Amino acid sequence: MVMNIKNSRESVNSCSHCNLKKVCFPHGLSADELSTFENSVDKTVKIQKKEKLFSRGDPLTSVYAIKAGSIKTYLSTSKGQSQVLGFHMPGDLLGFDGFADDRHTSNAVAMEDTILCELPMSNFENLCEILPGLRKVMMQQVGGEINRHHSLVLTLGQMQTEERLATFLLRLSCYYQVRGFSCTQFNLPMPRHDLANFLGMAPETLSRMFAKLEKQKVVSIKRREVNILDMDGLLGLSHEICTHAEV
Amino acid sequence: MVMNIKNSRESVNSCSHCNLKKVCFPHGLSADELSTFENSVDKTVKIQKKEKLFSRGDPLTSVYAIKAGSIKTYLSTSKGQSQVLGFHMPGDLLGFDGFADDRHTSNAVAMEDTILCELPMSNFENLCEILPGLRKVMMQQVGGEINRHHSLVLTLGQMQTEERLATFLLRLSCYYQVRGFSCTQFNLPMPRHDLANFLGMAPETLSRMFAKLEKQKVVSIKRREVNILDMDGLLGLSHEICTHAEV
DNA sequence: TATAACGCTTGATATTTATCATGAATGTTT
DNA sequence: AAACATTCATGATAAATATCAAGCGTTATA
Repeated sequence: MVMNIKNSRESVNSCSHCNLKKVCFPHGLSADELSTFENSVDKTVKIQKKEKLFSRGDPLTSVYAIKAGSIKTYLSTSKGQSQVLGFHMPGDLLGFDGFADDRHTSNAVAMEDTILCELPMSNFENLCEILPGLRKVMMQQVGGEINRHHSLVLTLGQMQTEERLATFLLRLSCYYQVRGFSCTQFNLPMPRHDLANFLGMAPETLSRMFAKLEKQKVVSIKRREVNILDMDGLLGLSHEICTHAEV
Repeated sequence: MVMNIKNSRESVNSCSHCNLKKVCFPHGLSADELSTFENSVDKTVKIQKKEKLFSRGDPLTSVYAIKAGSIKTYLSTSKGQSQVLGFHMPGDLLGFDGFADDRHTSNAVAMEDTILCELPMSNFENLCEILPGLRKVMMQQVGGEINRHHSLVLTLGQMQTEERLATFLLRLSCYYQVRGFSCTQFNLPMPRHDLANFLGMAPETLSRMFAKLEKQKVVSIKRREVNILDMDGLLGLSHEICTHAEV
């Protein structure tokens, strides 16, 4: 729950002029629907680096869309371990983890200063009743999240560490490409520690796998700067989902 | 897509008299809503053991609720590997994997002869418009699926093999308890091979972990018959989500 | 500028888990 | 009942990865 003094809320520029409309809520809403919709997304939330957007147990008050910055979601165990569930960037939606019983089950923290558009749940239910397009968009977004989880489970359950990293880099590359950025040169938005946790390996192992990819001249890495030198080589290291096959 | 000659469809007994109404769609619908709803779930689908309900790439035609039997969902990779995504039992809903772009992204196969209630997507959209309770139930169900995925990611990403198995047994125990069965004695609905794959380990390792749990006198296993001898001991081996903590 | 703290890398070693190989128990077909 | 295929368990070994330890840049702080 956002209660921090550092937060600020202010009125938002319209969705129809947002440069993220192709990947965010507006995608799939008609012009009429969109004007109804954007009147309900009347606030933005700003949070600073390391500040939490919500924590496990907080009541679900809103669904958020990231406008700028990045958010890490994670789970904590009673042993003090944690598992990063995802790194979320502009255009991504947050809050579905609270749908089951109106409380968040995961934690969300800003990886850098971040701006989010807030859709309060009180408006949400009403909007779903009157906007068929929003129901459709919600199903697509939720389905997308489920598919990403499936993919992550496959990665963690079946792949070795090198392949996990290759797969991650390819996904990130795609992610940037869809948003109009270079798919071969980009910055990792997270430190090694978080990425290793997300990929289910020790930070030292991640380091070694980066070194291995560099030695193969598939990518070059300098701190957080990634440069994909051989896309086909990288694809060859990853064996993501089969388009045709049976079990 | 269900096209097999072995399938049969027939009219379904009403949801209001179904013994699964507490865990399935009806949970959350008012009496009025339920009568509208059950007119749209007008068919059951029967599939035999090892028969597929849908495959990756199939158009999303329906959402299914399992009435009897059990279904395994899984992903396949281009290397011929597969990853089991879940074992689904009576009261569970199937088909959310197709929400993102109206095509299934995973595969679903019957682990035994199975009966499902079918809700065609053509009815679904309309029902969502007129039944607020259904929208709420859908959100809860989808949220539940997302939370289960989070939990699975934590299991695969952070836990060692013994803890993965302990956690799985506890979840299964809960599952049966909610449905009115014994939480200490039950049968595993899946072979070792599938369970090992689901838990991201080799079948031999799973076997050894069962043996380890038996030696600790925490559970006894005979083929597929599980008997939890020491629930607290089992809980002690699993460190699922923390109710209080920070990262 | 010095110093500390952090993020990252690399080497040596220990641990965990996979793989390979075998055999027992159970279930199925003839 | 015999022959066969499945399923599962267990031992021996190999491979992958975690852990421990040290060191090196970079960034932050005094």
